[in-house]
Amino acid sequence: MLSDMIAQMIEEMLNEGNGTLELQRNELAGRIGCVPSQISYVISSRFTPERGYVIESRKGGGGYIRIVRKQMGKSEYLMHFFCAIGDAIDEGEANAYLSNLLDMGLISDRGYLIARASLSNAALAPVAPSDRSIVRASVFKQIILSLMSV
Amino acid sequence: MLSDMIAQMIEEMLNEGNGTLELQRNELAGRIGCVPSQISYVISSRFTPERGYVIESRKGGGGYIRIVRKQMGKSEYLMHFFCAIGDAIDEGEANAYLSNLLDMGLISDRGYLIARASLSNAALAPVAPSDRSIVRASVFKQIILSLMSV
DNA sequence: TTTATTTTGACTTTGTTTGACTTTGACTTT
DNA sequence: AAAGTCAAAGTCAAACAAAGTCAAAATAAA
Repeated sequence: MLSDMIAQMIEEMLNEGNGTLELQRNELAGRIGCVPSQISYVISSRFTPERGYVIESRKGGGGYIRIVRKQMGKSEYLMHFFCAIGDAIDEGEANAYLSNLLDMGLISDRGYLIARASLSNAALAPVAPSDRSIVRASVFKQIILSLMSV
Repeated sequence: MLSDMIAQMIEEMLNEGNGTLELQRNELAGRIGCVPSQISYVISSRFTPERGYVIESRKGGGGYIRIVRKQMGKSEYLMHFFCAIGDAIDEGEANAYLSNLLDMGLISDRGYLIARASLSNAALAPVAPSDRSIVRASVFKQIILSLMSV
């Protein structure tokens, strides 16, 4: 469905922009190939304040629509972890980081277990031991990114 | 009897979809050659929560009816997935499995995102492409095991 | 024959798409 | 500065597209 695709597009752009996005209604509509008011519809039906979005806009020449996903503060922490991981990390250190994430409530109990399983030596058994830390870091970073978009 | 045939049809479609199914009422009615409300009747008389089905729907353009069967015990189901994974699985198939897990409530929204991130090609970028499916299968199995202990 | 289940279709409600028309703001001209 | 121009975004209602409801009629079961 058109609306859902547009919503997904916006969501992706939001992710790229770390939770903020400034778009031009007509321009986006043109790219998608729909009428401009369709964009308005999607925003008003899905990116509502109740769902944690703030929208702000301006008419006239050079106008825009800005969408901001609220619920932040967390992302700073996550960014910190993301950087701290570096490009290699062993299982013990990864578990320590995960405990921190759990303590801070940035990940649920179940999420913790899933992540821990994903990062375990057991999960990465098919990878040559010398490469595991590198793969683990990559997986971990991807997990952190996934936590940001919730 | 019509209702029974429709029910059987739905059952088969459910099997094909690993216990989940999304259908369009009018479309299915058209294929069968009955009035749309017949579909509603079958669903409400046979695919009830008491019998272990969860239904969810949406009206309007692009509407749908989703039916999820959740009879098998969780661990049974998880075991099924565990076996289905085999020793190699590509990203697309893994995502399909994850969607099923999500639909069946065996994994939370957040857990889904974490798992999806862990299994992505992006996460496994450091692994040689030819080995990724193997590593992915290993990670995925570990995740499933982690789901059992909750 | 009574009672329960199934079948049908008219009508309702919800969600989406489109387009005409309105409002606003930046920039240009007088 | 005031007025005019033009490029946005906003609004709103009509046309569509699905699914939901409900009760009457038909059929099956007891």
